[in-house]
Amino acid sequence: VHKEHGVEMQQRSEETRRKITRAALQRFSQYGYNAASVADICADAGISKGAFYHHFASKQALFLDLLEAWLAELDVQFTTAAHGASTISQGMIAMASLTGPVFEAADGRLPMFLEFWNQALRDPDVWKASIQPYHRYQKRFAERIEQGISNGELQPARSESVARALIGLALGMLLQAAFDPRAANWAEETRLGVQMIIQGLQRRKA
Amino acid sequence: VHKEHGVEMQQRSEETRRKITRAALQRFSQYGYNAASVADICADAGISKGAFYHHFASKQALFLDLLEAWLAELDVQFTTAAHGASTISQGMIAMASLTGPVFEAADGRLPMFLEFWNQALRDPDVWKASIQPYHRYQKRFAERIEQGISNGELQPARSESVARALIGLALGMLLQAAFDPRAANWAEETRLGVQMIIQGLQRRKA
Amino acid sequence: VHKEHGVEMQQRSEETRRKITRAALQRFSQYGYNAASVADICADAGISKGAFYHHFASKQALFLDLLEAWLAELDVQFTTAAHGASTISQGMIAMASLTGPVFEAADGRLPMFLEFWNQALRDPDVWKASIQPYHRYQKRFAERIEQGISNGELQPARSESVARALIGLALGMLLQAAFDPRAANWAEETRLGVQMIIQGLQRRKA
Amino acid sequence: VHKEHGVEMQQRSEETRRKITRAALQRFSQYGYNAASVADICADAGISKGAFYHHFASKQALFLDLLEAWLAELDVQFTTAAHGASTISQGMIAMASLTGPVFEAADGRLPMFLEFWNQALRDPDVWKASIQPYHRYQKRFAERIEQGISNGELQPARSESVARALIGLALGMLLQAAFDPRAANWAEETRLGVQMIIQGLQRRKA
DNA sequence: ACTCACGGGACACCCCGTTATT
DNA sequence: AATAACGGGGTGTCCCGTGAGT
Repeated sequence: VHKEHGVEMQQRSEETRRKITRAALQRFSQYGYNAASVADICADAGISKGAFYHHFASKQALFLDLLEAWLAELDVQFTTAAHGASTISQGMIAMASLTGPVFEAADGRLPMFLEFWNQALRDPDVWKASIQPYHRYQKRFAERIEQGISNGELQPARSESVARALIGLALGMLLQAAFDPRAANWAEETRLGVQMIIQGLQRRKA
Repeated sequence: VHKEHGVEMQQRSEETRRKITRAALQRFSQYGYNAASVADICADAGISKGAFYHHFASKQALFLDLLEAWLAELDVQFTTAAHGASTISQGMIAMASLTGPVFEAADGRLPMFLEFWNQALRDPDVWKASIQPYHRYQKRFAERIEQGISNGELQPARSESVARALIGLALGMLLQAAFDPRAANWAEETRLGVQMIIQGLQRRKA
Repeated sequence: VHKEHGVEMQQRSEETRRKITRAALQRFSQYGYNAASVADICADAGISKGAFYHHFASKQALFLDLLEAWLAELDVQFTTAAHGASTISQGMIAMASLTGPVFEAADGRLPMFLEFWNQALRDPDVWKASIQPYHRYQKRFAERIEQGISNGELQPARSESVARALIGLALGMLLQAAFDPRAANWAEETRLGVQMIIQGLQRRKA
Repeated sequence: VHKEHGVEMQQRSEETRRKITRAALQRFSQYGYNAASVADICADAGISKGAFYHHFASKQALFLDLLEAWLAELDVQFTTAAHGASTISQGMIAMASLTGPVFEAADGRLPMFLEFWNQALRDPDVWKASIQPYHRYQKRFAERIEQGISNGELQPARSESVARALIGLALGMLLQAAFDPRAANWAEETRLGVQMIIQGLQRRKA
């Protein structure tokens, strides 16, 4: 889309884009996708509607952009967290700790996560963009569990079910954290929860 | 609210009300709170807007009505499920099985549940109506865990954290089920997940 | 409209009617004709909409009823005020004092008077109901002036113009009183104003 | 408000604005504030609702704009009329003649004036915008009277009361003119009325 | 005489996206 | 790359009046 018009133009353009995404993230999480109006986002970003539609084809396109950025970021975090864990169990717990940064981001990323989920249920495009990464994560978890089972660390179990339970636990903790952030130290509680499940699966050393 | 003005009138009125709530449930689930318009709900219900606003003060009031009905129904199910379990562990698993009916209602109650959650994040009234039952359930679960610990069935643990984990797991499974209903037998998987956690807490018989 | 169903029925009916008119007067003057809804009036009166439409054919009919009652009351006051004045001048001033009760009615009759006027400008029915009494008053005033001129009390002048000026003054004082009630003692000021005009017309005793 | 974005755009914008105000003036006068719908005004002006709300924040804002423009226009007329009068008395009468243009604008500005007044009674914003100019005029009139008294042209009198009477007379004549435009030459009659009051106050040359 | 339930039709306001312009 | 002006199409809410029923 961007032709060469000098570096400063590009910088200006990207700066504008960033202003939009920042404002949109804020608005979407605070008011939800539908209630957050393009006009409001533009006002927050300090730009005009024309500028908005110069950078994004539609409101939905912007939302998808945010979603993809979020998923990409998530990917990076997961792959870096997978390394450097001596045992499978500790690896799982380390991954669970990843929810930490999400919980800690006090600027309201939690509602945005829920908004992503909610839109995914209704908007086929959003769903398509989400289902793939979701399956990927599930598969990775299952593979890890499989390893744990085959190396004797864990009891035999249906690895996919365990993966779904672990992911479910993490999601459920996010849900609760979004709903009542100050009721508990949700990052810590999530770690504990994962530990419980792993513990239930660990071989009991006679 | 109703004075005596004929049984037929009352019946008609209540049926209209039911038609509205049914249509609203459908619309809210499918399109979300904001995108579901009052006009559409009325059209679905086959009534006029005048009738709608005769029964409900606002769209939000209708939504709250739906939420409260859902919570009340949930309450009944939980209390009936608590009875008739020989051990604490089995009691917990029985409660987990309660998610079954929720999952099975394939007509799209799952998205509605998410919609409830999503609104609770932004609408103070919805939040207030939700936080109380939530805390009640959490407390009940914690008490059960406590009993299990004191009668030696379970290992010592912070009962509240365990309750949060169990609830989190259930919620997370609901989330996944809403997102990808046919990927697994979610009711069964939820039961398994709860079992894992309980297992991790059970005393190992040396 | 009312058949004989016993005296107590009639009493009840009239009581309801009174409740309606009272509430309507209040609502119309506070919010204006259009903004005062039939539902609100009914709520204020503590009756149902059905009862309302049993007594009045329409909202407009009720308004006309109020207007006519007001005009009738005005008529009574004017005719009683005309008597018992020794000179024409003093008669005029006595009539000016009639605005007193109107000003003093602190319950907000002033805005209602303006509402009458405003509706008269747009609604032909209201206009027709108003123009006749208006012309009658104007004629009476003019006749009085005429008498004053012919008996030498006043200078020669076009009696109709004087009548219009006197009425205009009274109306203008009402307008100001409605706009800024506490800025002055409007009843007294009106009397003074009429006095000024009369004074300007009185023969100067050389 | 407008940054530089072409003269043609500005011209187009301002013309649209004018089209709106013109249509609104017409509609408000003819049907009253409440009964004049934004949709009708837009249709009359030949623009879309989007354009309307681009120029005016709300229907009320438009009304206030109209009011302020009217008051500003009035101000100009009054200040220009004050000059060039040899005596106080003649100055007052000259000012009274100012009602002339108001009366003559037969396109229905009179009802609009009443509409202004009516709204001022209920809408605090309109009231605030009106009370200040009203007080200003009253003060100016009173000062003039004061001058007339101190230079011996007029009899001693409470200048404020006289001012209120003069304003009242003018307002009352407007009211009558709005109600029954063809019953008299209201501009002329107003002049006569003011003359009567002034006459009543003039020193009688023994 | 009075009630409740309801229909049909606005109403003010807002929202997403486009266009003319620079 | 960015602006202001604008179009077309809803949105929730309200409102006047009717009719079945007691």
